[in-house]
Amino acid sequence: MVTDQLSITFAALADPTRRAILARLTRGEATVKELSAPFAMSGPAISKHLRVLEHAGLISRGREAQWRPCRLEAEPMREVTEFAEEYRRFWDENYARLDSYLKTLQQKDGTDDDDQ
Amino acid sequence: MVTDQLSITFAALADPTRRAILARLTRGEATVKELSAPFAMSGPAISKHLRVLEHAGLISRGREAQWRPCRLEAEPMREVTEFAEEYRRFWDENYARLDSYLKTLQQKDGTDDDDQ
DNA sequence: CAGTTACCTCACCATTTGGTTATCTAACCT
DNA sequence: AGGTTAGATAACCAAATGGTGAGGTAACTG
Repeated sequence: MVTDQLSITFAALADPTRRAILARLTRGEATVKELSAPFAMSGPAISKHLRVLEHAGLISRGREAQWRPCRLEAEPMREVTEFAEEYRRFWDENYARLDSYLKTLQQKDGTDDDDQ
Repeated sequence: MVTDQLSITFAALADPTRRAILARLTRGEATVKELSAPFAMSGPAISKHLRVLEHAGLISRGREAQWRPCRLEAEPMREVTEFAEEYRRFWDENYARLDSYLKTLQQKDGTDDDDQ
């Protein structure tokens, strides 16, 4: 079993049901019932998907009476973006121009992130 | 089995060996032998990883005498980035500012991409 | 208290994944 | 032709994944 965070995140995202759940959560918190509604799938199946997402840090779960509301935690998405950005110059013909935009932004932010 | 492109791409990226192979290919083409060198893994194992990457469209393979040089095809990374970008406002406190930068860039490029 | 709702865990099953060794082809080199 | 090298394929195996149904728990509702 793979243990590094990025692998866990990618594996969690490699499923249309889980991505649909995340997409739903961009519109706000939701209960497990609400999340499972769009899918022809049993409760335990959804429960497993949610556990995968939670383990990947992509969602967190609260507790409110008999409901366990799910909330989006998109922080791992930042790592995904950072990873993919390393390959931007291999697919973006306008890389140089965008790169300069990002560099400008980074300088303003004071974030240090050198390219390779 | 999941069939959609994004799932295939994410699944391909959910393995450290395959990501290391991609990282190696950013430094240029390489043969299967060269790619397998850093790993304590049999040839067929590497061959399988390469097939996964090829199936995901992340690499392509040429033919040069007895070598089958692998080349990076990072186009699917664009889809990964586009996917993750949808979640930027959930993790980037500077989202509004960067968003305006990207919108400016998109206008110049003439690309249409509405946010949700 | 009894019943219902929301959700989880358990046990199970089929398929996929990631690795192995053994074998095969194709191309190069004497 | 014979040997070596690069690489793919086949058969196999263990473990992980994605689903199921059965059953349990916690909280609300009558």
